Amino acid sequence: MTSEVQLAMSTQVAAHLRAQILSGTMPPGDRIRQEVVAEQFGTSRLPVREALRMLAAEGLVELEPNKGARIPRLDEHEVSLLYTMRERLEPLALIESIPHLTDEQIDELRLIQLRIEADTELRDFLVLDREFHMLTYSGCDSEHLLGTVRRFWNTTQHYRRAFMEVSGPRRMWIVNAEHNLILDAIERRDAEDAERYLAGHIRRTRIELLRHPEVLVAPSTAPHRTARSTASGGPQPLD
Amino acid sequence: MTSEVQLAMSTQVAAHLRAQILSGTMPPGDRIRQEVVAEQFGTSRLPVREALRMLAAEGLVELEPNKGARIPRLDEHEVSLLYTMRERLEPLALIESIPHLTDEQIDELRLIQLRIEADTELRDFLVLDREFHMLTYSGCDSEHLLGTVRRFWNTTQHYRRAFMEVSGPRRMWIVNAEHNLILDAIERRDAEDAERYLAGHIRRTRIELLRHPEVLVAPSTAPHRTARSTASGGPQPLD
DNA sequence: TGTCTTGAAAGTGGATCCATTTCTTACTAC
DNA sequence: GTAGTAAGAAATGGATCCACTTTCAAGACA
Repeated sequence: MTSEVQLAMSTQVAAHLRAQILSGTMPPGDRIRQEVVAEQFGTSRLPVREALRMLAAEGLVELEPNKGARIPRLDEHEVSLLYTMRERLEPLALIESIPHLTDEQIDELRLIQLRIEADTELRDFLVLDREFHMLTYSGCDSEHLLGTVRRFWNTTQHYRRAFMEVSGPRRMWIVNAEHNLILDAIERRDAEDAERYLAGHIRRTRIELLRHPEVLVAPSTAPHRTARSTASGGPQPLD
Repeated sequence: MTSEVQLAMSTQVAAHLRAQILSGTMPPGDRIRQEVVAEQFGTSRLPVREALRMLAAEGLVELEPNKGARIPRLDEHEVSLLYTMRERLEPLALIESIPHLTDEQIDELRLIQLRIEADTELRDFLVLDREFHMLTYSGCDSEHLLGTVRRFWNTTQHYRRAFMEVSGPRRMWIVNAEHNLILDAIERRDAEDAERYLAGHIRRTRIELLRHPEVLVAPSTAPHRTARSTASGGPQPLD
């Protein structure tokens, strides 16, 4: 009698699609057809429909009546605005979180940052960077705030990747420096300082991003491209 | 051949439930059973399930696997934090909106404010107040920002009502004064000023709300109360 | 008398089948 | 040769039926 919770099928499907979208396997503009996904999982289309609703709630797909789901494509202004929204909300999440962070969590933060500095793989960086920030917010006990922050990260994920691909290692150095500033402030439990550094970090990222308009134009070659079958045949949760 | 768009059933069900929740007919803590709602609409449970997913995305209900849907109940800290989130995001929506507002929209804003000042019905106030603020944001063309703002309003709606019920007419005067400050700034197209007044308006509302802890405790008498049938038998979109 | 167990009832999750809408393509008329 | 139209294909939306989980209450046993 294991303590495994029997996850609903729709939740599993959602997790798989979420991983694919966040990992970039399915870029913005791609259409998601219920039947194709259902076949991949060997289920009916019903859990797929529910999964798509979940993802729509997280801002990962957009649904249009009688037209199905597709991965939203953002223009330059929308991406910039999303970063501005992050700049206003994430410092709040950090303020809420810091008093409740355990010493162990701060130790792990330091560990993650060391791994970021040691590793140079782009894919690892994207995952670790997200882990780092989310862990700094993990002391925040408001699901509304955390959910909103997560949604912002989700919707901008593809553009983060594209941005990191075009910006050189210099960008990585800057991020590391800024992470360390935030981390030091957290270790001192100095919420005010941490807030300032975080807001600056997001703000500078946004400004830097706007200097690379090539990542902000249509990322998918063919418009209305359809995602047929993906490389992996089964679910492999990433997030 | 009318130009009526045939709305999906799930959308209609969602609109009806949304109206009921926002109007207070179904208070926080109430459980929503798929079968009951399906009967009311003469449909199967399937569109109800999809409607519940939509509402969950808007923060109006919370879903637990194998346990169904219920209207979330917020504690004092959560409500306070939601107001703080509003204080940070809504001024941004206003800044984005003001340059795109038409003169006609500003005229209508003035009209709504006059109606608020003329009317004394609580129910009307809640509707008009929401209309006022949403109209000030209507120039903002980002669905992400608008959607987030709407979600915050939705989740706090019940506590807004409870708060207005206990606070006297003095509270209304203050709101009117603050609305007029915001409105004047908008008419001057002074985004900076409008932002300041709006942030102050939300901040003061939060502080005032925290002075009435009686509206923040469990609003529904019996825990796990079930909403059987409601007064109205059919859909009557409010929002 | 209190607690644990068991079984029935209620309710949600999923599969299959059918209806309706939308998109595509081929054909016709100008 | 081009544009408009209609028919067929493809994909989504909904209804009904079945399976599994949760819950609650009644009864048995310590």
